[in-house]
Amino acid sequence: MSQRPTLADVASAAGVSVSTASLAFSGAGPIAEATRQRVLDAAASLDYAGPNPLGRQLRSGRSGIVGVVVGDALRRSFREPVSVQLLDGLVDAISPLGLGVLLVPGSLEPGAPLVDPLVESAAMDVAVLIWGGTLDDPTLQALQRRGIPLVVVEGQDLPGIVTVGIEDRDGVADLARHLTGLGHERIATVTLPFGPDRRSGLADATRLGQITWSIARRRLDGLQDAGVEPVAIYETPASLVEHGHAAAQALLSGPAATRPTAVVAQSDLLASGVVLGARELGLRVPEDVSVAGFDGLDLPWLAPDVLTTVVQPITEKGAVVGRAIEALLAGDTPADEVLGVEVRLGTTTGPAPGA
Amino acid sequence: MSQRPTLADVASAAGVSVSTASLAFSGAGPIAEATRQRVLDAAASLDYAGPNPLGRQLRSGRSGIVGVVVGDALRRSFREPVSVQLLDGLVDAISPLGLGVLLVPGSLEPGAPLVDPLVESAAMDVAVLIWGGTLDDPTLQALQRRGIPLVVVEGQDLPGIVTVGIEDRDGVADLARHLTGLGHERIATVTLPFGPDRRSGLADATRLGQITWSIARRRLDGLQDAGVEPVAIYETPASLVEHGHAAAQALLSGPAATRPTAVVAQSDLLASGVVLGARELGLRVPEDVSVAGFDGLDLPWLAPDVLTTVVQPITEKGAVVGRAIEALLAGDTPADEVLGVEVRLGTTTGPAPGA
DNA sequence: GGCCCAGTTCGAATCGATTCGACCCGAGCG
DNA sequence: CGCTCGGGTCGAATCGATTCGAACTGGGCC
Repeated sequence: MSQRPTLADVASAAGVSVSTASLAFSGAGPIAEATRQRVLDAAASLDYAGPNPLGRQLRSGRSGIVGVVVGDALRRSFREPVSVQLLDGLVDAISPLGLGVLLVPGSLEPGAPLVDPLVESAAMDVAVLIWGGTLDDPTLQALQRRGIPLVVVEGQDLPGIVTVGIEDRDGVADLARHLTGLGHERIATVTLPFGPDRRSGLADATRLGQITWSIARRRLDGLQDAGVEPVAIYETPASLVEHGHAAAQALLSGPAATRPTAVVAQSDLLASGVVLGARELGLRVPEDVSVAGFDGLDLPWLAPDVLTTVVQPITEKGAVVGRAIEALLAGDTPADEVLGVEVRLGTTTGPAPGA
Repeated sequence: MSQRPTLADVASAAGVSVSTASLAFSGAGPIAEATRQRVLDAAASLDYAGPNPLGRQLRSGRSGIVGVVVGDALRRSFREPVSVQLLDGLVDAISPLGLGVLLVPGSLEPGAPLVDPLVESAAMDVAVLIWGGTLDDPTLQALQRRGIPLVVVEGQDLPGIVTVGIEDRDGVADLARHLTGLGHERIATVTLPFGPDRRSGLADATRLGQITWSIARRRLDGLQDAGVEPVAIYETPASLVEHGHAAAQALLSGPAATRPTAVVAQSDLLASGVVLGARELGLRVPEDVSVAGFDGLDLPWLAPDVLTTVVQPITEKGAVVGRAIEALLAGDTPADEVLGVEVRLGTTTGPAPGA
């Protein structure tokens, strides 16, 4: 009798059948109040803390778990604040539904055929890929094979998979128009990684053809939409302050006559690195060079400066994913969603020098 | 036949019994290679992606899930990098064991008797509280009632619960001795929250008696151990850059004769806010005021400055928690662990002015 | 007094796998 | 030639709950 008590133990202690005892806890079905109380008392005296979730799950076929594939995102921890905030919003959104978030490591090594054991065999009712995902991704394939409904955030449209994204292309275009409106003509850009190979440095035409992660592609295309042909494209291996800093060194060291007058970074972390790098080169922001980012984080360490950026509704993204999950579990097939973004003017952009 | 196939379907398709089919997948027990292959082929042709985890879990009594109670930590997302990095280390540590991390929201409101539904009824084999936890915490109590083994990180010692912590008291003491060695005599300190009421401002003796979160207490005591009696204690509502900034305004605005010559912050984020605030007041760091932190994060936005701080092994902490979990699941009762820390000298501390 | 109905309670099947002991069969040995 | 041994397979019980239909109970009504 060292085992934890089961519903059967409680039932016999209360002098009722197992089915009645179950009713007392689940509340599904009619039960006399007196009986219910007797069962609850028996449970209390046995230290029974409620029905074992495993039994319930097997019966219902539902685990109540949403697997979130975090890829490298979590590994880069607070350095990838967008992912973490999304995770936060998602937890908030699905927690009231009684669902929990299970962290699932993504691909172990780039290009490796292996996936984390959890991908193969953890119980989950739905899975979310928060960092995009291409059709040939082994993690995505394994989940599809298991028949687990998927929601992909910030990925390209995939057939038969629900996607949630933002209008980042339009947002960057708006931002670019803001800059051209200020008279900027030599605009450089600092991008997110092109793909799993995560290179760093100036990208030429060949390299531009090798973009596999669509997020970098879309944000580049936004510039084109606004008629901006960047004078330089600097690719970074990750969205980190230090890579933005390095980009600034590479892009802004030349003479004023040819130096870009504005830099558009594809993330706020990169942008803040560019600001710091520019200052270090003795350039004033925004008098000598304007800098803009993407995401809309608050960056207290830039204070009193405020970054000009494209604000995306990260928390709402989590909520939207939550709703998609709810629909999937109800058997519906929710529509893809694309959330709007908004340019927020800060103090890091201004008129082009000499304009 | 619209349902997903079960092991029974595979077995009958392969012309073997269910038990044999189970053997083919689990590898536990003898099975002829030919038979195994036949079962696997049948599975492939039926699109059977492996045994349903729910069935397996019920039978084994194990869910393979570690519940991690994140409290406000995740909510503050990248602003609480220590928690996120710990989470990262923990995922790394237990993923090879085939265990997954389930995020469990902590107390919904301070003082509320309610706990998140997941706390009451999610399947988990072990739970981890990563932000400490006192005996009267409803989340902790609920988990104890369910008979779920607990690991508490950075909490006070609790009877019958495994704790993992660091030598933060000694670390702060070492740091304080470094400062007194440099001739500092007027040392102020900026602390983590005292408790769930999260006040902000200078703390007097009365307030100092109201510390419920032991982490702030221990790090204060470290100063005493080194014989340092702080000239001012500034309490913050959260470990954020902006609160460190505010603390600097409050502590460093006075005349040089009475102004503290050094500030010890209980976290790196607070410390970096102090540095920024000091600079804004026109003070040079470390010539006019020395600043030190705690944690050992890398703060690229302070570059080229490097914070003097007490480095704690965050990732290793995750690994240690992982080992404790492993031991608990094996039925052992692992010992409490206290990890060492190390003072790392940076560029933000120097000789006391005039010394 | 008999019948019917609403309100409760109960038995048994079910979810999908694992596992233990029984059983079968062929090979090796006496 | 018969017996034993052991590898391989199978049946059935089991994990802990939910759920559906059947059965039982007592009260009200004719």
